Amino acid sequence: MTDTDPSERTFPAGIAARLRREILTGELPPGSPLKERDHALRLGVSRTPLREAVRMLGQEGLVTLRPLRSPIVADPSLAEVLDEIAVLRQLELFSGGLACVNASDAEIGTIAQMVDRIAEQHATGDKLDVFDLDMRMHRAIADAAHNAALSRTYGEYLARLWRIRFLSARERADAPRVLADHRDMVAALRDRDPDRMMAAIGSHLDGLVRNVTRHFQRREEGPDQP
Amino acid sequence: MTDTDPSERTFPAGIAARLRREILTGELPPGSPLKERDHALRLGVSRTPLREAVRMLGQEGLVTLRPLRSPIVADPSLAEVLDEIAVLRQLELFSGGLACVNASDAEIGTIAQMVDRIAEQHATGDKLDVFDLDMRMHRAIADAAHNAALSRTYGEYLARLWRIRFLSARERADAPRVLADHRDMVAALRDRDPDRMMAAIGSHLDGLVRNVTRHFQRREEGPDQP
DNA sequence: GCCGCACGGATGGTATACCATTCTGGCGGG
DNA sequence: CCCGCCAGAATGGTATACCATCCGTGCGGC
Repeated sequence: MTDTDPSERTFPAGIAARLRREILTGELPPGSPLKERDHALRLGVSRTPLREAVRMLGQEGLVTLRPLRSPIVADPSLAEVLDEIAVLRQLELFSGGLACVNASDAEIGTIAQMVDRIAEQHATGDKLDVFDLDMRMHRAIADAAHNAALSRTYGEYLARLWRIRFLSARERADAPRVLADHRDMVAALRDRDPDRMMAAIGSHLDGLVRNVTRHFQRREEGPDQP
Repeated sequence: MTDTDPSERTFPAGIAARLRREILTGELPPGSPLKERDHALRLGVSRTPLREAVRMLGQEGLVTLRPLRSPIVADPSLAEVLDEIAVLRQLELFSGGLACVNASDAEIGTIAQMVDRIAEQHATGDKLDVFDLDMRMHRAIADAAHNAALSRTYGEYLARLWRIRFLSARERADAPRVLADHRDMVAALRDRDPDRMMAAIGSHLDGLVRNVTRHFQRREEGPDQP
């Protein structure tokens, strides 16, 4: 179903996935222009599907579209990111509360397994793998709320914040708290306890805000490097 | 250029606006296919910009995109609409609370004027005008929260729910409550009272849920009409 | 008489050619 | 020496031709 294989799959969305990855990993740094002809040639497709892919990324907020100008990789300010996190918080609190009511036992079991795997791999595994698994876990919680619109919008925000979350994750020395939050979430789901769920989510996002703020501060101090 | 174009200018978004209007007014009823060649010819543009416009409407949820098939005008179920309203409620509660803190006095004044005009025109004016003004007023409240991401996402949900809100608005004999909700919102903004604000918003959306549910029930009973 | 299959039209997807606007570099006047 | 302007290149926007896939229809076999 989900082609996490970004290599060569369906064109319009596949191209978008490939560009997305290049943006999120920093191969395409913020501010760099996405010239249609160049990238179309590079990726071996025509301008038409590439154009559509760029529009998708624009919708996701990863690139900034400008009329009659080259689209550029977005470079959001701290204030913009904090605004997005504030919305993400509302969506996640809502979905967490709903999930405590609507999630099936099987879904909770799946989420619990994900949490375990995250805890296991946190010491050993590849950072990026753990990060991806973490994101899928959060998405699974949103899905367990059984509200398609909510799940979709929440997913959009997660995607939009992917890069900054990844960058700021380097800073964190707070792995114990993160893992404790995860355990709390699973326990709250099992107990069908929305209050505890929301508390854990709140703690989780407070940590994210701290990390992101610190990340921007450090970037401010050490100004320039590509 | 050649074609009649009184209202909209820029092509890609302009075409989308035109199609959107045709969908929302019912000229393009739910389920009808949006064949690229036909509508491109009809609107006097090429397939390329029309295609992009259709993608925009797909993103908005007004049309359903199917791979290798004609896109069709979306026809959401009651459950889907209620899910979307649930998300809209969270976004609106959040923006209402924020607006009580962040709104400038000037913004509150503008919103108050809009509320007054809605109340005036409710008896006399054109239904569609009042409806449009109502939507702009709610959007103004969201803007007064001073969170760009929230404003954008809230706007998307308002747009997505435009048609069903309009259709179900016919049912309502609850104009007094709606207007009272509006007055409550303005009072809450002036008093910087988030609790009262959220209560008014809750009442407002409860009414919407009732109207929408009733609308679907009646549609169920009297099955067919184009 | 019914089911299956092949063929042709319809339709979305892609590639490419063309147009309009904008950016850039250099030249000339102040 | 600097500012402004003008031509040409670069680049996004649009139109169109071509291709792949799907769908309906009718013919033929069972």
